[in-house]
Amino acid sequence: MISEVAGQYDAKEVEGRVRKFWEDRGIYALARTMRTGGRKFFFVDGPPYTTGRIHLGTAWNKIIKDSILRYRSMNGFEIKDRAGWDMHGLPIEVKVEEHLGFESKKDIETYGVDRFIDKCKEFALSQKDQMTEQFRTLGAWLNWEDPYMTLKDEYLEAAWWTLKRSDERGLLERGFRVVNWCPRCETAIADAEVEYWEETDPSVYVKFPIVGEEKTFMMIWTTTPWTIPANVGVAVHPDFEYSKVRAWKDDLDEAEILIIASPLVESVLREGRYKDYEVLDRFRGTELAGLEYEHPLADLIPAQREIVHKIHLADFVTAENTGSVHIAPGHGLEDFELGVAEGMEIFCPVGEDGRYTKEAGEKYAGKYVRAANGEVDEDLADRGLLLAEGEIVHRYGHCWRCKTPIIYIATPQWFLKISEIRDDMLDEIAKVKWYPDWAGSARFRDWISGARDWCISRQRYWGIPLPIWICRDCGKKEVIGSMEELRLRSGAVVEDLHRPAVDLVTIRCSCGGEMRRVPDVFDVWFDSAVASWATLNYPGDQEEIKEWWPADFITEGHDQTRGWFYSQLGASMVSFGVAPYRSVLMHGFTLDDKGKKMSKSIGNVVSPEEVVGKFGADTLRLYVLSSNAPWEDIHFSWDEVGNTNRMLNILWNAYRFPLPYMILDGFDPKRTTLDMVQESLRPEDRWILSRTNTLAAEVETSMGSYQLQRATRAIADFVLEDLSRWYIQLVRPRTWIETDDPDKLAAYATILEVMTTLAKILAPFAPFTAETIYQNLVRGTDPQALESVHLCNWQRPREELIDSTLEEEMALVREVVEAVSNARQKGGRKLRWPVAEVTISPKREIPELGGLLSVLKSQTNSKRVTVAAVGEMPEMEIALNPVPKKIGPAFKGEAQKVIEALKGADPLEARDRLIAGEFMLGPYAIAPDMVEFIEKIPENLVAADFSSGTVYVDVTLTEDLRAEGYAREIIRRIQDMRKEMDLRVEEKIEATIRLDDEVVRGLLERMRDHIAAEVRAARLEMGSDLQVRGFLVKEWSIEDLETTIAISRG
RNA sequence: GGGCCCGUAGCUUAGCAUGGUUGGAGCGCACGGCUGAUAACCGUGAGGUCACGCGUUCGAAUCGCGUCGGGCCCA
Repeated sequence: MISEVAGQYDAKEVEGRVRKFWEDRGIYALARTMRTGGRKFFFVDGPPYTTGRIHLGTAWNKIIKDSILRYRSMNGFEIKDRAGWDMHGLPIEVKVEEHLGFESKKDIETYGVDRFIDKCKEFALSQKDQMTEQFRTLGAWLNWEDPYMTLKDEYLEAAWWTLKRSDERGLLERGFRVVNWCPRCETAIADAEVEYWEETDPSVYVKFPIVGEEKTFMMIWTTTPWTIPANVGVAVHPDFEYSKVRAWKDDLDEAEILIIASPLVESVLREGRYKDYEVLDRFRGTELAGLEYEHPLADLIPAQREIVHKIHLADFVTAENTGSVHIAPGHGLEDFELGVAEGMEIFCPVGEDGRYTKEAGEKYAGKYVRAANGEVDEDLADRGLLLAEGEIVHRYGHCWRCKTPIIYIATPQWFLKISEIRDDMLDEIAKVKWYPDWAGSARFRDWISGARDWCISRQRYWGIPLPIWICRDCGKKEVIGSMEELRLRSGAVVEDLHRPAVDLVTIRCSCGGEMRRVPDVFDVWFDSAVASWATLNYPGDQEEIKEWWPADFITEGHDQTRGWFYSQLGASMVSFGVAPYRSVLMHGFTLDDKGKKMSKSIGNVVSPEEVVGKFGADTLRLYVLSSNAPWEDIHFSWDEVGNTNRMLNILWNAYRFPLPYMILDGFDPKRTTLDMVQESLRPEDRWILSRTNTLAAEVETSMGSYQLQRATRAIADFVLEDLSRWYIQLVRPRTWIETDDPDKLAAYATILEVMTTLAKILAPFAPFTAETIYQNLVRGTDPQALESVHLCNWQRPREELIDSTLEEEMALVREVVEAVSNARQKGGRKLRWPVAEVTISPKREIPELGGLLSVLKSQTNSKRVTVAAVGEMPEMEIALNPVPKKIGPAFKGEAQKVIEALKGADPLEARDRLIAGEFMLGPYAIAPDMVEFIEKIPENLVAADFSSGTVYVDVTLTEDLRAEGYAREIIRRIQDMRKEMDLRVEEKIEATIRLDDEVVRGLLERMRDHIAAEVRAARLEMGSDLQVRGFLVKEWSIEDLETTIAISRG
């Protein structure tokens, strides 16, 4: 049985009930297993980091995934969709450190690495559980029961295997490199982990004394004075022009000779507050190469006294500041590369904790570098080598987790040689299908083109240990690919591959020495990078990968261009040599209504829970899906969320409206199928069926290119425009028919077919609402039907039901109805009052409306609808206008009389005469140019335009029309009173109407039976001086007429 | 500083790949209608320098170049 649905759309109730149903009945698992054998669709979930709370962007991400997977599933695909969790790395270490009140790595060592690791694991797992629940609330169907987790041993093995493969292919390398370094976390961090924002730093101009030339200096500029102790060289651009200038302040004898790029001389001297200068020489940068200078702080730093400092050439030098760059190969990426190329010493007197080492000299040793900026400045000033100091606000990199400004230091690290396989990567991404196209062809391509070797080692604890063992005696390296391999090589059985247990495992080297694991762990980006095979339990399981890999589809936000899109590609290229995914949908970010990033500090963050709490998950889902193309950023708007909710509410009302009637009539869709009522279908029934199937086709097309916004907007338009505003209005009177009329049954069967199809179309996007409708309308009437709408096949558009001509005709009808209602408003005739005639006067060919004339009549409340031929209009009235400009010169003094006479003339006759060629008005001969004829719409007609013409509405009131109009006024008011009394639809009443106007009473008398029937009155009394008594008595004014109505239960 | 994307009514947006009759919607606002979906629903109206500038063209929201603003990524 179909159940009645009382009340408004209550998302919380609907969604809670549906979720329980899915869980109790294991619908998700059923949906997956029933598609076994279908075409395979391998989806890899980009694992969210286990932060504990999801935000709007994460919610959007999972909603996109869920909608696409539900759609795929309904289309018969066998889906692999393990949810994933990214659980290692610094963020969790930092959280646990905070929780334990730690400040440095030493605290962790003291506390015990094993206990620390346990805490991290525990923390990550609890965060995962919280987030799972939040995702489930959104209706996101992924395999939550058996997710892949980066902290599992199988997962660690996948990473190990990958590294072993890259080593076998010669792509793993140990290198001494300058890396981004977080001095707080005491670890290298990836480029992807550096966050840039504005920072105030010193801006200093320093004089480097040239060897053997008195008072002559090379000018450099830097924002990091702390790197000056590590200075080894200066770079100039080979093509720039440099000037040697003599500059002085007050005293010419105090003059100094400075070398500065020519265009920058004046600005540098201004910084140094010089009064005047003269140019001594000009030369190209190339001529400076090889020039020697003294380190400005050589007296403080013994090590610097051993180093020869020279000027070098480099293309990266820009014509800014002094046009010369101070080079500290131990503290800059370009510096390092230039240093290696030019054979400079890589001097790095800074330790992992960000403090100077003894190498920096006694004065600096032990000091934190960024805090030492001021001291370096002072020391330079003391030696007369500081030309100017100031401050600059610029973008500077920070550790993305602890927000500490990063430094660059040279350390030994492990690298994947991405630069060697860059071209292969570019070839591979060209084979991937990108949505939108530019995500791959422009954005990702650009990123790959600039990709450097990937530093995969981190000096931390909570991560996948690097499976690299090194012999202490001969230095030989061995990469272990699995737990089993480790056992075979070492004889040790390790319970958990994490640190610290794995650190204790030693291997016997072929040289007889002992091999120990390097203490590093993997960069956490490497974890998720191996997801596409780790989720298939490869290499532990060798079969799954053959069946599924590579991924058919992944989708993440555009920040993942440098993140997961890249890390996966890199890991896959070094191990398999091909891209790990076939298609990628890049989605946008959720911004606030102003288009600004949501951030806690601005306080403009909207959480998914907040939206779900107010409006429900289906509203949130439809909102994020329909608001933009997926690849554009969403400007979150509560107004639009409210709108989306309203649409669902209207859908809900449309869905529940016919139910009481169907129930009352005991309608059984199995006994009265659409096929059986074929003959009784009205044109509007065929129309809504056609529209429904056209909708299915539109959704299919849009989903083909992941245009989720088009799919969901088409659905919303259908619900609002076609279903609610039109079909429901048309079908209403038919549901009130009391007998077993075929017309009514046809309407029921149509509604049921439409709603059932709509539930299936809606299922991928608003799964809760769709399920609710399906359960009631389909399962409620057919217990044999599939248990859930999400088990159904996608509703392919039924071509035989699509009638595009009919759709065009109906579109025209709707336009005409709108125009008529416009005209009625102009003519002051409200819809409740019938009109005698509507004339459609098209200006171009319009579709035949034969079958839809009845719709037109009922919706315009008119007695007759006529369609005129193209260009034909109702007969117009003609008015005649004299033209004084012509009459004046012709008749002079008589002109006024002529004009008067013309005004009194019959326009029609005048026109006929003029056409005939002679028009005498008394004694006056009127020429054609003396008058003009104006066509006027007759008084009784009101006109309004529609796109292909004009409609004319005859608003003349006849007695019959007035009778009907008043009757409808009375009926409406009695209905209103019935409602007020809360009467059931089928209950009878007794009514008394007191009405003084005799004429109107006479009119109403003629409609007595009609009125009584409409309001279900067993007894209806009308008169002028009646005793008006009843359960409910109300006074009304209809137009300018006062009346009192009383009703009681009959 | 560089790459990519975006910028249309107060707000959210369609249209832009293939330039062509007065640039469509929804929300909000004003006025009106409907009243057996009713703490709903519908119509009409006002509201637009299509971010700005230059160019290509008979014709530009649409194509090109530049500027400004927003986003992501990089330096």
